Amino acid sequence: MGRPKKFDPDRAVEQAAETFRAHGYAETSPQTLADSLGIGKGSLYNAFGSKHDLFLRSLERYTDTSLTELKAVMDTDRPIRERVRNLLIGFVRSDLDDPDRCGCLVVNSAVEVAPADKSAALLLGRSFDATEAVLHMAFIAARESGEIGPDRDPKALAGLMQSTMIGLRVLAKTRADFDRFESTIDAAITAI
Amino acid sequence: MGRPKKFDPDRAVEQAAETFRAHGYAETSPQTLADSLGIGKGSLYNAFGSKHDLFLRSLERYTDTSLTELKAVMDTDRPIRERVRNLLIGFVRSDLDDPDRCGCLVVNSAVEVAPADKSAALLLGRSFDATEAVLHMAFIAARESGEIGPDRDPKALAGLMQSTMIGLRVLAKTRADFDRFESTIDAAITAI
DNA sequence: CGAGTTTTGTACCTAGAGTTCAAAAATAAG
DNA sequence: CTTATTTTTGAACTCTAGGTACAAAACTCG
Repeated sequence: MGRPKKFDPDRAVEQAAETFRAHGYAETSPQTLADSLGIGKGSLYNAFGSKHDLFLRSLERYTDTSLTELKAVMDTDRPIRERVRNLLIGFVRSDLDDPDRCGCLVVNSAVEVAPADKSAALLLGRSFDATEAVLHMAFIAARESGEIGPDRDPKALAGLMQSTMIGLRVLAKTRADFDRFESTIDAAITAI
Repeated sequence: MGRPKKFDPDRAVEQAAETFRAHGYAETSPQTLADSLGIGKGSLYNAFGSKHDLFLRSLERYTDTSLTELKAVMDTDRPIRERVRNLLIGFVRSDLDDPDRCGCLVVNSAVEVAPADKSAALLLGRSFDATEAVLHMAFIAARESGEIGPDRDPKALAGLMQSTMIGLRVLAKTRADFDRFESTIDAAITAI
């Protein structure tokens, strides 16, 4: 009963994540949001309550799909070093392919929003933890299978790879070509 | 001749950098800025032209002092691994010591401002390059002195250390205690 | 079809951002 | 002391953010 929604809330949240990713939280106005979702401002507030609520939902969705994508790469049946390399290359490439260098919503929000927003910080912390856990597991498996030496610490490697990933994506904000990242990625893989 | 300035522009720029670091560019209003500098809004515009101009000047100053601090640590007469370790530990520690997790103006601005601000992006890119260069030189020297193996690539190591530094600082936005970073730092040093 | 819901878009409101400006105030030169 | 020059200050102005209110529209179910 009642008038049905003209838009798919799930898709709207997805699109909102995209808009927040592109412009940042502060620079995304309710009007911009409504326009990008193709609905009126009234509908937006009716459906999502507030800009902040919508942001949190967007962030949640984004972290979910990011984790899924990460797992997709890491569950491949390839050598661990190749999988990690693909991961790093993939992130840098996709960041550089975007002429606007919008980057990753998680990284962006951790920097822009987290310090002043407890609930966002919680989601982001969980996302970072989940990412680290996936890498951690992969390194544990790789050590068991003998792919990496028994002297390697899976947790430490997971932490190093995650930090490197994030650092590279921040650096990509100001750099133009992939060449500048190649040797860094090599060094990261060599560290495994 | 003329009425003398009541405030030291250099100090004001420094204080402005601090304010931008604490709240981000978008969330720092001219009023906040004027208050934090202890001057009227009018004086602010008279002295600096615009919020954006002041931001650029702040950024410039901040990158200068950051580079000086980096050199201070790297010019120490200690083993390369110890120097780098001190660097990483120092950044993470100082980030975590701040209850608000404001972090580093360069990292923050690269994420928040660079994509939409060409001139800021230029400054930030130069800052990143300068940082990398200092590390690069240090690793070159370390290889010449035999401190690190001849098979190590100084440039690659510099890139890896820089990415790690930045990544750690982003992660520190959502984490509370130092322990979680310890093994990552170990892995980074082991990679040298 | 009509009752009852829910959605929609517009109009509206308040607060604050970012900037400009005129007038007052402080100093050095003459 | 006056004048030229510069800085300070608060008020004023415009524009937009962020959010609310509401009446009309659209749909489902009985």
